[in-house]
Amino acid sequence: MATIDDVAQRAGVSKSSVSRVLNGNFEYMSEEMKNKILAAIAEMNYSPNSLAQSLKKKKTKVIGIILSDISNPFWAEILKGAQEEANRCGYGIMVSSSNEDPELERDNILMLKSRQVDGVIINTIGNTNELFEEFIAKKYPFVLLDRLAGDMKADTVVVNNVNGAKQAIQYLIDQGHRRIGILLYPTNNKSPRIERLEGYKQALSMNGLPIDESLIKICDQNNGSGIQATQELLSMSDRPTAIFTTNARLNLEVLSGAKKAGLRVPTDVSIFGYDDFPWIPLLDPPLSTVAQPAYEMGVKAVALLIHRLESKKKMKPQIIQLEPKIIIRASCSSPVKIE
Amino acid sequence: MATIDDVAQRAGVSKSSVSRVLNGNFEYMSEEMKNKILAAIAEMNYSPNSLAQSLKKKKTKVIGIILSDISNPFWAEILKGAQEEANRCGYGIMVSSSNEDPELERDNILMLKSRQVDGVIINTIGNTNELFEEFIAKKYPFVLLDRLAGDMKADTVVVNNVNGAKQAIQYLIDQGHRRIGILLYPTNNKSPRIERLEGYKQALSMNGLPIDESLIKICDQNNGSGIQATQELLSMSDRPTAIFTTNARLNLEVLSGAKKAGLRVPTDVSIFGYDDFPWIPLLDPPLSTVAQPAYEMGVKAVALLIHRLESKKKMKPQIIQLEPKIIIRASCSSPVKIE
DNA sequence: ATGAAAGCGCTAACAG
DNA sequence: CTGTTAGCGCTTTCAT
Repeated sequence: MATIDDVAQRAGVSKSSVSRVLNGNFEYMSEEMKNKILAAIAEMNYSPNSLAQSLKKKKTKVIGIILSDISNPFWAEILKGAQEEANRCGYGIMVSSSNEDPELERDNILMLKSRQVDGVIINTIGNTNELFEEFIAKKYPFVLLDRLAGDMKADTVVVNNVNGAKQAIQYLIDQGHRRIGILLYPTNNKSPRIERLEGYKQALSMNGLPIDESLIKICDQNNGSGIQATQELLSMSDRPTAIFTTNARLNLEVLSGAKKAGLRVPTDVSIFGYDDFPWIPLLDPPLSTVAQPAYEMGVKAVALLIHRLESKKKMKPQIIQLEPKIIIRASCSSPVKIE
Repeated sequence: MATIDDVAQRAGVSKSSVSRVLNGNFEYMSEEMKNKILAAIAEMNYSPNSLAQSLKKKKTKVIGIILSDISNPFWAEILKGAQEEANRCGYGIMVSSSNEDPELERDNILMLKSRQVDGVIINTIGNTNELFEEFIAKKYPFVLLDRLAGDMKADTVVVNNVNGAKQAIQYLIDQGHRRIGILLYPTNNKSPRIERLEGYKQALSMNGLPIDESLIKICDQNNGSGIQATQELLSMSDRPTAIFTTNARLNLEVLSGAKKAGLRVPTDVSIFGYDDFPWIPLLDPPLSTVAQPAYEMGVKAVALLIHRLESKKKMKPQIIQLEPKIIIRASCSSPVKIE
């Protein structure tokens, strides 16, 4: 690999001059020298070693991103947005996954730091707060994704989950539903879960409907317990006429559960899901869902981070909240009378 | 950030010694010194700057991966496998996406090179061959993913597409189908597409069935043309009783197409898809598919790359071929008589 | 067994 | 306008 010295030699100039053109500091440079250098660079097909540049400049122009599960389409879409925005801005992206494991999350953060990434984007599990506090203290730039980390004041990109749930429930209520079940994972301090439940409750209250705890099903996260929860809901004597699920996996499980319970969707029971993907319209039946702007979340997170990295003046922590929107499909209808 | 000098100073030794323990060269070091240094490292919470290490050692322990579309679940799953295997081996992963654009692919490769990644994994579009030839000549390590690059001899991880298609078609034939349609994207020199078509033809021939070109539908890649192709197939006077689709997007479109044609699956027409994901069993109806070992492909690709990177002796190019397997679900049945 | 010194490829004062 | 020089943080001979 050619180095800057090789180029300098070939062009018959000093390497400082080469460095200058590399960095666009032509201001006081003669046209002739500039062209000579440009020619040499082109001829040798030279491209600077960013390791050396980074070591010197103390920034790498790479940002790290830690996701709980890359293969989850929601996160994959976010990653795509992040990656494309980063590339647009001349940044590289290093990925790693935490698998919802706080240990791994920690290790990954440390690994990325030792690789000198300029900043980190992370959908934190929430148990690593001391680390983030430390980051804030040391002014190490990071942005939180999707989940608020307690009361910590930090750059964050989230979507308005209260609103997403509220809209969905309101729609069901407008259709005539009065008893609406909800499936969710243990809230475990995770803001999206808390907020979706909150939105559910708010919508009911706003419409003067009671909140019936027996309609709120907390499902175990590591097996198809959503199927069973659905069956339980649907076998109640005063069963709900609609079910709202709060994440992509539960979407699938609730459909299975309804099938197993021998009920047709939406004839016998309406279903409203969360998250939208290309195959959702192809489900049986096509599912109404709360669609989150995943790609945009990735873009915004990177943009925010880079803005912070490159802005001279210190900006105070910023929370960007994006709006979800509901998409109505065939899985919801007016309720049947249940005798 | 603490540097190696800080540690040396604190431990009261030279930085060479610190470097030795960092790299595990204790062999000739006194226990006492070793412990002193270890203590200092721990106290200062020191972690070496890998930029500097890399610059010196001339390897970064990061590998680049270029995928056509990160948000495609197939590639996302591969990425996950790659990422996890890399992390296990102490490597980092830089991702970028080519969006099937040869220009972008080129730029990304060059970008990754200038960032000094130790090697690259790529599902090439196939038009960048001179670049790869150059890599081979310069001994720059890379492994090709999913797609063979012409006749180039290079490390590659693929799945046996001929076999995947053959198994699917054989299954349909065993069910009694004689006229089987196939939906695919323009082959465009892409080995998986070519091979799946080949497998289709082979299975037919092996069973003494004719190859009817009118049953082979090449679909445009950038719109829902699979829907229309399906409708066309199904409106033929001697329409096929089964349709085989050759990728994940066409899976969805063929189902739509059948619905629009007013036919029930599998009662009126059987469907066999390609690629398997968690939501496939939840489609209407649950789809039989050829499942590819995506996660394993990612793992194998980085394992192969790292093996090449770290092995002393030169190994000749290796092609790893994984086997797909068919998964039978409700979308296929015996054909009805068509009058 | 340990330290001194050179240098990886680049940038950025500082001179001139 | 251009070149010289001193590092960035680390590894690695080479001495001792």
